[in-house]
Amino acid sequence: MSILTGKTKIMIAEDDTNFGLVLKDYLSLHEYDVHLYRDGRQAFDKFEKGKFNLCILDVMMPIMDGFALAENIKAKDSNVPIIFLTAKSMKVDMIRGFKIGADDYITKPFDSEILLFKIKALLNRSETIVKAVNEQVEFVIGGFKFNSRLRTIQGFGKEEKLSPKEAALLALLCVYLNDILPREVALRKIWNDDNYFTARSMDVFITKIRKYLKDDPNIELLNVHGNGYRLVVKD
Amino acid sequence: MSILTGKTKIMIAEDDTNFGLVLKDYLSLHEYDVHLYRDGRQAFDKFEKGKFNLCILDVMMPIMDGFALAENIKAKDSNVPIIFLTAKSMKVDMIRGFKIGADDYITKPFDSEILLFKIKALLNRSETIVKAVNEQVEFVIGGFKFNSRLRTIQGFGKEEKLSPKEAALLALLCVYLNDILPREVALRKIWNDDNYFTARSMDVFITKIRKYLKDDPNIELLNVHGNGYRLVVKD
DNA sequence: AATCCTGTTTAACTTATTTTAACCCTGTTT
DNA sequence: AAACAGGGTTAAAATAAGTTAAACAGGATT
Repeated sequence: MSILTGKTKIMIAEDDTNFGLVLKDYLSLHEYDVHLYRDGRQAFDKFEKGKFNLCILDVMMPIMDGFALAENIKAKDSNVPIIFLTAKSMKVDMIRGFKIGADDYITKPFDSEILLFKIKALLNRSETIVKAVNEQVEFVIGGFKFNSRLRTIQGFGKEEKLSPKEAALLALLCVYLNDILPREVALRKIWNDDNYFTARSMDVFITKIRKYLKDDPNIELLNVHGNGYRLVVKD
Repeated sequence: MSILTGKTKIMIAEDDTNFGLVLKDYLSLHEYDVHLYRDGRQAFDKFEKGKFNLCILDVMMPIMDGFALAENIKAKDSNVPIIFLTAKSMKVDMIRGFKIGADDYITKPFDSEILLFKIKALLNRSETIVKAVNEQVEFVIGGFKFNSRLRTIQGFGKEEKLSPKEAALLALLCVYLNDILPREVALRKIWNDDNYFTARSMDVFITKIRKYLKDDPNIELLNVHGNGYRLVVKD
């Protein structure tokens, strides 16, 4: 847990008061310190003061919509995980959210278990990323040991040095191990931008990382078409 | 270590009273003598009086920000370890902090375990550096024995004398053994400045140190591109 | 005054890193 | 199956960073 105050602090920005209160109560029951705001402007004012560990933002809100709010939040603290709530399951919306820096999205109405699961996964990821950057974190990837701080990978009788971007991307893949790392998330976090050129650049780095890992036949760095990459370790 | 309490004395400069108090309580629980100040001016006044072993400074504060405070503190006592707290994870900030003389930084929100870990590591390093300069400390580097005070290195049937800067740099590398000594930290501590020319000058000294150590094939003085140097001893 | 020691500066050179471009392949959609 | 967007791989270009030798300067030593 990344806070010193005990409970994990969650912000909900949702203009539908009914729905918002139900959500707030549900999450409060699961030991979260939940704060509900009715529009983007209000939510952003509060965000600047309180230290939130996670934000759940409705895409459609008056005054400042979820996308605009997310952009402002990411500008203040680019590490806070953000989950978008969207009524439509339209793919366009999800992609736009990811480009802005969303870490996940969920469509209304939703399964409350799934939301809890996503919250846990996101908080865990956010924590692992913080550790990977600050501490001496060693990721074990099949027969390799990868140190994200020293930017070294050793295994199969050799040790190699990784460049900063190579190391950052591999660390992200490790955080999402066996799960999909969405392209947009990686581009946002490492390149701070998501356009045609940074995307092609990322492809080049994927190839490089595949080369570093090629000695272990149990490791695969799979592409999920139109979505992202998945680092899979068989056992 | 404080003479009266026997405890290590830590200064926190943080304008967010809420966050500051929580942090203070948390560190107090871990046997530190913690003093909290709300702005840079107040913190600096107190620094001049009490002997602090470590300072944790928020970058963004009213009246005097963390960077300005750090500069004043370093001018008074260049050996006190400083940790910067920064909300943004922006690399620019970290680099600026290092250039001013930070020994480490941590981005908010952070894992409290990581902070404790960093405090311990820094206090340990700071102590070793003081000893290396004032006392007779012998560092063992592979097959060599290096005395930082006498500035001698012996091994493989010969003894050589090091110049003051050579010895200072090697001592720093020893303190950070197997870990990265960031360029900025070395430049700040030894050259008291960080610009293009002192950086090139440091590179020259790295070459000189490599020559002193070349007889032992288990010793490597590795560059970590864009970051610093790592003295690695294989065994 | 000549010499040595130390550290600084310069500059030519080498290597690392990232971006861009080219060309080809693979799923997806109509 | 044709058209197209997304992805894979490699090489080249562009930039950034690090290495090294050698010339230089200033103070200390002989």
